[in-house]
Amino acid sequence: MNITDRQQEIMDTAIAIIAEEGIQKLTTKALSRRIGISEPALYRHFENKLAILVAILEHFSQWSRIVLWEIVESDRSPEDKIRELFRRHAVRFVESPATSAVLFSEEIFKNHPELVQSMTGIMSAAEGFVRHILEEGIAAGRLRADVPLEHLAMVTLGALRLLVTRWRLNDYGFDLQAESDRLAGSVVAMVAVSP
Amino acid sequence: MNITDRQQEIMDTAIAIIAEEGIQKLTTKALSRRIGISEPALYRHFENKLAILVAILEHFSQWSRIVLWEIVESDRSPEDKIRELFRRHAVRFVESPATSAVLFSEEIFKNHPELVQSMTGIMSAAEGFVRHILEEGIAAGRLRADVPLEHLAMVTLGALRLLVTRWRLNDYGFDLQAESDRLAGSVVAMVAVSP
DNA sequence: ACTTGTAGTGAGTATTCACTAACCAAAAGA
DNA sequence: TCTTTTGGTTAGTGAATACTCACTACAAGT
Repeated sequence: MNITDRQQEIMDTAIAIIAEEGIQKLTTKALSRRIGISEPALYRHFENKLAILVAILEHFSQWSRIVLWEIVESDRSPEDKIRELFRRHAVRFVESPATSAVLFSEEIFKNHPELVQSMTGIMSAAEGFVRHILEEGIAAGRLRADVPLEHLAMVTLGALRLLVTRWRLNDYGFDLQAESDRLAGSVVAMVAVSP
Repeated sequence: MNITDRQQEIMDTAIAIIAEEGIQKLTTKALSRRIGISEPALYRHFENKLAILVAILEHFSQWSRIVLWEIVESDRSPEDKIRELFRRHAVRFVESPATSAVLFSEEIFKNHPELVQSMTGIMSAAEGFVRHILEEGIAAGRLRADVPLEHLAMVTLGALRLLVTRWRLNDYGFDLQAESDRLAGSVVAMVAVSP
């Protein structure tokens, strides 16, 4: 079941609408109009509206898994892996700001349990990878062992999420990549053992 | 313009609906039905639906200001103030879980700029108070000065937000107060100067 | 006693929602 | 060449949406 060009176009447009106007404005009318086709034409490519959202989340889920896997498997130091985690996310969000509106705001899918599950799946996968990185760092004696692993992960991911959320609420109005690098440095400093 | 009992009931019910079913299910029909009055009766107490949401945010804004002010003004140590910040929020959310769904998910109001502004106002007020606490701690030499103040604030608030978000997505299924206390301890450890 | 304000009602309104039926042109396969 | 598949159209559907209308029971003032 490969994704056709038209399906990708529909997904991209849907993401753009969510990012710019919120999920409530994602209607079949708005979506078809923006693409330049009729409403029924959408149903030639997706069974229903929910299927579009499911496809979008599946798409993000795959991206997330690939990126995190690459970072974990690389032969960087744990500290560098954390910095890379921030960097890769920032690059992606700057390339496609709409992405951040979907990936970091689980609320928007609240109405359908199917989507909530998909979203929590993405979140806990990310958590798992980050824990893995941190565990490695603790074992190597480079990251602090005086606070629970889960809290290291929560601080790391919480900071990244909050920065991105701010960026979005700020209408993408500052240099996310630069800010993300700076924040990553600080997070690493706080997560590492004191020198 | 004091809030009447009925207005408060409408606001509380609206918050409950948002928490349980998401903002999309907050309809005049669902709201009136749950209270046990007719739809038109709502309009005896609020001009329109938007006015209900505005009143809710105003309510949160006041609570937030009062709590943060009390913490800042108390004569605790900076570390204790941070712990207190976590504790007070946890207490509030446990008392009224619905609260967290509104206070920590700015996305849900995206459709109306008026509400977004109100929300960002609440957020940046909180940020300001937390910065104040941290600044105090740095000046006293108790909190680390090797990372920028704004990053200390981002890590602190980001961790708190993420914990609460998890709790909510987890259907309020763990002891937030206990977890929040534990997390606060770790955050303080990471934000404080190494002993 | 009479007037007025409050808080409610049932029955609508126009509009929007996701989605369907029926049809059509053109490309692809046989 | 004939038939099927693909991707599109116009014109609808019933249900849901926020909100209004005309009306009423009733309590409070004066």
